[in-house]
Amino acid sequence: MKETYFPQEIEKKWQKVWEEEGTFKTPDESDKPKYYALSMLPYPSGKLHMGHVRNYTITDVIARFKKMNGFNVLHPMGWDSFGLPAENAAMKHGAEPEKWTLENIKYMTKQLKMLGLSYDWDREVTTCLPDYYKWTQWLFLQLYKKGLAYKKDASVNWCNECGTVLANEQVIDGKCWRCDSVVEKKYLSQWFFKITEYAEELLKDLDKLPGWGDNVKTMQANWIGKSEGAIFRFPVVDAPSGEKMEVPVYTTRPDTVHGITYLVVAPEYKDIEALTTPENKEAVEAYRANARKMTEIERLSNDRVKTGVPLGTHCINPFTGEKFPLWTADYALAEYGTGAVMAVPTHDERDFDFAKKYNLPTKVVIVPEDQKARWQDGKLNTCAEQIDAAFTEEGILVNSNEFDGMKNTEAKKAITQKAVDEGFGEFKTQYRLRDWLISRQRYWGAPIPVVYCEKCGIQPVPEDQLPVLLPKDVDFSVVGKSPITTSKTFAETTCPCCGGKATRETDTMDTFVCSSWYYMRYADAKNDKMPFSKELINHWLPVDQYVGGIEHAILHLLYSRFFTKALRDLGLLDFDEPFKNLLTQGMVLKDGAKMSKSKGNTVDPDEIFENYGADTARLFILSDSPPARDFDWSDAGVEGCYKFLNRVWRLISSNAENVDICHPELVSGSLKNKENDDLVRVVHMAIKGITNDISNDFQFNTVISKYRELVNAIYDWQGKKSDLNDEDKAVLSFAIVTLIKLMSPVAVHLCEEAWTELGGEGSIHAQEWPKWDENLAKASSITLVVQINGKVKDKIEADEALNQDELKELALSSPKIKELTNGKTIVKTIVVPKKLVNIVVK
RNA sequence: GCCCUGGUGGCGGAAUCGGUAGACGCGUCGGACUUAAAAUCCGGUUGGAGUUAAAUCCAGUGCCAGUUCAAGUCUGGCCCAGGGCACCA
Repeated sequence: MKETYFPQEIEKKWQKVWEEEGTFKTPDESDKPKYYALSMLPYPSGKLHMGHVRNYTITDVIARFKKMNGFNVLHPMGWDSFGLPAENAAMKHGAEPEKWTLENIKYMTKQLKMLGLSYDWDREVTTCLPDYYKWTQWLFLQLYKKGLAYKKDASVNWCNECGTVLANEQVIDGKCWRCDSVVEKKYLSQWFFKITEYAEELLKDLDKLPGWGDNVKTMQANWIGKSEGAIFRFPVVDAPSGEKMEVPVYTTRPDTVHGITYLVVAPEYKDIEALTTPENKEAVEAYRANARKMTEIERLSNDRVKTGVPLGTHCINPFTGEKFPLWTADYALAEYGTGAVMAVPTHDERDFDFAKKYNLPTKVVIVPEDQKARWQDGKLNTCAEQIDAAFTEEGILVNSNEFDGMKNTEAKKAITQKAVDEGFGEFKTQYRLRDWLISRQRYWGAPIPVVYCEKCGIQPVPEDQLPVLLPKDVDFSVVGKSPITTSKTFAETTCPCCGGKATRETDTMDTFVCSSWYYMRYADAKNDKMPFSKELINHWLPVDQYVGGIEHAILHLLYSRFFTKALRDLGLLDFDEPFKNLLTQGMVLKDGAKMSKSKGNTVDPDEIFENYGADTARLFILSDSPPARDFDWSDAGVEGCYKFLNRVWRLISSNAENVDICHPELVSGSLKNKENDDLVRVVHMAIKGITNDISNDFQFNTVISKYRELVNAIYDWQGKKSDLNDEDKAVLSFAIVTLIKLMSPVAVHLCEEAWTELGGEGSIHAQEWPKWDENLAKASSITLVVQINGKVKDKIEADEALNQDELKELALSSPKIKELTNGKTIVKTIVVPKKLVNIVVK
């Protein structure tokens, strides 16, 4: 074995061997239990960044650990390869999106191989290739048939910079998730997936995911935004047309219904024109026009003063018979609830602000419970003028007819029930989640497989005509419309129904559609009859461990959960949730800031591979922080890991002649006569500690500190031996062989090289994970801690066989303790077996 | 405003059940080897007091209380940082 560690040399060598021998291929059939380890698939942007390196290393170590522990592990990789950057590159450099994308994939594949990742490349999935997007289109058609994909006219988010609409999930603080420019509203006809149909299940099933972090689950729950309340319908008494009209409102506070003093509809409310009197028309129109001009950001701005104008018409409160005016104000949102709000200024802060500004009347209907007696005695003045803020806490109803004196929490139900009984309302559960807008006015995506026929309307493309291929004859330099519309061959087609002239849909699908099912395709990547067979998908899924960034907490993870449930209902699979366990890894930082090109604090993985090797990169990226936390990259840290691997290498190379891998004692796992050798115990402790740390939330940072402890212990042990006898050699063999097995999931190349050089058979990555002996995984003696009044005063080496009385005796006999307790009364003595004695004195 | 996560040395971070706070590493200081440097090896490194040096003592896990023989860990109340949601009725 060479004396010096040359990572670049051995890494190349082993990567070639693994590829040639198919070391990491996963058979579908195996007598071992399955385990599916998955990293979020990358967008082929050009080069790997450190975030990728961290993500894939974590998953790779998990996959290898599980494999050594007897699982048949599925560990695939693919490319989320549709998307706007490819089109932008096409415009900028004149390269075809496809060419640009496939070249990037080629380069990044090379990088992934250099990292020594244990992928089964036979299952590679590339979402922009027809053999994949054919099935994305096929799944669209299934959803369409089931009524889960539909087209509608709607107010949608439009990004001018990207030239396309966006889903709600892709608008962050009123800005485009990709380019950060301000999003506008447009009224367009677009394709949607009916994710709202699954709102309740998506929320409820979060409880079925104990393997997901609370942060992600709460983010999804917030996004779904369930609220329970009531719909009340208020008759309009003076509609200008003379028609009988009513305005329905959604409220979560039916208990405050007797306190309504006015009603607000959104500027975009559908019936607003019919509810406006001729005298108010001009002002209302002006207000609505102004509201249209405002961006989402302006409109939702927190400190904006509320504004509105009256419509001139009135409603009746069916609970009280009171008449109150209708207003329009932009603090009512057209898209939520019914687009109309009942205003109770005394018990809602927004209504309070508005009423104050426009001098609208107020009426108190809830008082704090401790005021109940005063109110009953007629001593409590519930005059609204005395109120200087809305009372939004719980309390007792007043001024509410037969509901007076009732707790407001109970009144919610009782009042709604009355509305139900009398026919002007019902119980209603409302969600914030909107349907998923999947149309994109871009070229580089999977074409939506429908055609439009003047006679037959919307017609799905027949399944046997899939895939609808992207046209090649397009001009990427066009501005203001999708490049796909410049194709002379694409749009023109015939109707599958009547055979007449028809046009194709020119919009493509959101890339998130492609990535909502890719992890299913890995189970059966080469299937050309179906997206996947039911048998294989039910065998491999759900994913046992999913690893990726927190930025997908809502987007990708919510869409994938929806897809799984929808495909289950289509009978394509038999499980409810796609990802059993989710690890959201932290960001990779440099100098305390996220690595970014604009800040100039990026580190190129290629340089690290070249200068230190992949094993150092893998070791370092796992070493300093637990996976879920942010990781601060430091050059000194890399250097430290490289030195450590050198230290490991020297340990092995300098002992190569002493280490016998096939020592029968080692094979049987026991070392006769050597059970009390300290090093043997240290090794057992290391196996136990490392196994537990990986099993328990993948705490790789402590795993690596335990590697270091073990290496330090072997050096120390050697330093104390001048000459090794046969028994010593057996101990050393045991220690070194165990060390490289324990390290093999992380330092994949170094350990493979060492294993082979030491005479091991086959690949170290096919070996069994070491087992520990509980009796040996502890020190041979214990350190008894002696406390007085809970403070440590002495430490005594003791035999672990001592019983409680003997330990107490031992503690009290310590000269130091004797001195400290001298002249004091011992009140109590607590003995913790094998650990500690606490003497309580006065 | 609501929700989630976190707060431990100069830094990253350790610490099954409440039982030795600071594992392991980075940095740094000192030493060995060397003509010298690199590499390597050994030792110190929470703060304060103390000592030639040690021994030793005191304080200490965001803050304030509490439970306990014993609290980084449990309970209650705060403060701060990061993230999510938000005129959602």
